[in-house]
Amino acid sequence: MRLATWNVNSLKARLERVEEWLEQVQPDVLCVQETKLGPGVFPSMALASLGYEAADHGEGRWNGVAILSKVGIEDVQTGFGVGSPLDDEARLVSAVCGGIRVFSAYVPNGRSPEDDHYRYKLEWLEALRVHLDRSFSPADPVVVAGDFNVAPDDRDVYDPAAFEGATHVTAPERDAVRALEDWGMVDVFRQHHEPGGLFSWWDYRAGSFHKGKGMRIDLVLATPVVAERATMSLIDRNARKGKSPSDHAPVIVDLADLT
DNA sequence: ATGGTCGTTGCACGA
Repeated sequence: MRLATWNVNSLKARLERVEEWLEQVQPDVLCVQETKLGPGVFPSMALASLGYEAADHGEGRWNGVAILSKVGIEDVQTGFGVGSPLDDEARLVSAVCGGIRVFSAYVPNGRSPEDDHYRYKLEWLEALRVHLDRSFSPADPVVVAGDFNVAPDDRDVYDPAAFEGATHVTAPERDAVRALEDWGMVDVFRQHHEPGGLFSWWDYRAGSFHKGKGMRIDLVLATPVVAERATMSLIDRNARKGKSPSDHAPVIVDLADLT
């Protein structure tokens, strides 16, 4: 089973690139973030013609998450599901795909450590941890994949000195991701690659991509029963090249079939 | 060279 996550920065603007990528890479499951699509405009038909069923949780101009699957998509759930104001924005959707509870997550950006949005980001990550803890055991097959807007390690940014005091690298943000790992989640990409120089996001500005100025902020977190099935993972930086790319590249994980 | 580019129910703001 091939599972991937990709912040597409508008599924409307990116549909052609996404279709082309799906045909080439053939993931069984794709977690999508920043669809930026409101209700009723999700390109279900176009994706169905490529063999994908979809779970769409969008709100309009901003945010929006989705899951595409060729291996079934059952028991779709949106948000934290407890009437929390943290569900006001469309940032979380999950479904059971091929026997795994798969979440597509778009963690708030945070903007800057002084901004209210930064507090919102930390609250959102804590709500995610609580939601996992209340809903699952670390022994269950669970994946949380998405744009975490956190670089877990200094070596996950091109120049730690350039990020002094900036969001995405502060201790509270990293602690919030580590709390998910302490609960039982494994950073699957990190299983296969030593830290350093491998990024999933590059600013559109200033030729950052060509200068290698990126960050690894898109993660596939999996419970051990899933993570131990992972045979390969990579960041498809080719998808960041060419005409009208997203500013994020997809992260791909291959899972061995259950025997 | 201290910015630079994208996206959007855009003409300002979020990333």
